Amino acid sequence: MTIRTRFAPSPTGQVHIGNLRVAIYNWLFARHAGGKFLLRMEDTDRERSTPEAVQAVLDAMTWLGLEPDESPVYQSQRRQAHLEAAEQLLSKGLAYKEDKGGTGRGEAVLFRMPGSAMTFHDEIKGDLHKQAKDMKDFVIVRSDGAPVFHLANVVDDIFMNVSHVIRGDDHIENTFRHIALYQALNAPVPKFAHLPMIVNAQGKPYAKRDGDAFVGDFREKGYLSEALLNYLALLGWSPGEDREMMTRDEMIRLFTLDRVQSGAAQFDPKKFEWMNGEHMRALPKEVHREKYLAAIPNAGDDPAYLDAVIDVMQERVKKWPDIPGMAGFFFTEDYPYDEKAVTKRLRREGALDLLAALKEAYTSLDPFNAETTESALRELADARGAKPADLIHPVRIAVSGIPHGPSLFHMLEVLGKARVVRRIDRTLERFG
RNA sequence: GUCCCCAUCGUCUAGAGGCCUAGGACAUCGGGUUUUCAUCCCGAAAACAGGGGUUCGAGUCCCCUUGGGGACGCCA
Repeated sequence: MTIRTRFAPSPTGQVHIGNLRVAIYNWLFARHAGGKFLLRMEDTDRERSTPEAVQAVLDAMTWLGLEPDESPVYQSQRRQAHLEAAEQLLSKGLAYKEDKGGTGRGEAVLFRMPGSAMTFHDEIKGDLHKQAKDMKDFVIVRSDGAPVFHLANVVDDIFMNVSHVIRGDDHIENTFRHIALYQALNAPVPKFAHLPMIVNAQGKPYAKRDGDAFVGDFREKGYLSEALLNYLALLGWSPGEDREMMTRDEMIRLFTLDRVQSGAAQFDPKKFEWMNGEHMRALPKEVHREKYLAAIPNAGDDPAYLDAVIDVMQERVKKWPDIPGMAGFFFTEDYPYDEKAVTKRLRREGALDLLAALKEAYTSLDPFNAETTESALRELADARGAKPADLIHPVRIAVSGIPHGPSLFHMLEVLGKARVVRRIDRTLERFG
């Protein structure tokens, strides 16, 4: 049997991370099995399913690299097929017309449930049962002639030859209805796998209010798509052997439904942030280079200098938007001074005097590198009866403006003598 | 209310009856490095929801309780 899965979102403007995870699992499962991953827009809600909303889904898929193997199917264009299926059921007596509830709106088409208990095997949850008395007939075509979700969903899955329906477990109840529909339509019943939901800290479904609920939020904040993919895949699935950091190919190779968790999982922004940082540092230097070029106007002036900066910064940058704030000072003489750091380190008794002396020592220092800048600084501190820290902190603020960053002496080496001396000088003038 | 699903450290999880003195990761705390920290290294604390079975033996199987969640639309 050919494995075919599909992601069938209803385009509403933004892609929720819960839905994205459903897409990821469908994609991983299909890729692992060498099958096809398909996309279907359930865009029958004319109000919300705007072209922009559809585009948002497509963009999210592209960003994550979840490209479907066949062109997307648009449910809104399959209305005829849905209606024909309803006619077929009507003619076979498997459906009937009724003004349900006596609304006066006219007659809707209702599907007749078989009237016997049902059981199906869920690939994640195991055997699921439902008694006949707990299943009621349901509307498949509204009185205004519009097909209802259940009908459209099943008819389209049949049309697309979907072999495995992998979706959120809020669809478990629907599955009994859907299976009955497949059977009534004389179509092979696919396998089902119901994934648990992603919940917030309160155990409630992760919603917009919880923040960062949409794919776009992560993209805008400069996170890596491969990190989001990795993290979301791991939220409810584990390859075992304590593996966590994975490339997409590793995930594809390792993914199986039987290792998917059946309980809900909570999204942990802290762990995601950490994982993003890990992916960042694993990235080729070339990618960092491009981001610096895009984020900082004159980063490309001196390629060798840029590479040296990246060498000391790559392991510290956790996401792209960090670059200007964390490394901007390397590329401009007009970097801002952190107020608190200035107060604490430069406005101390004697700090500027020491700094002035250090400038003199550095001016004649040759060669100027991590080792020599360190020993020169220590010697000076010693000669002045000061602690190295009394000098280390002020220099850092003087040359970078901020109280944190790479190891000081490596940073000085990268900046080079000319910049360091000039910056100390200017700092002395400014705060002296 | 009815039906359904779920349940291992704070969080994500490993665990297919003896390999569990319950392992890893994030977070937390402590120590070290860097005399910066939003880096790195080391260490610690931290869980099988409760109760009954089954079994020589249960985190692992069964039942009940409790707790959480979902579904009960002419929404998707």
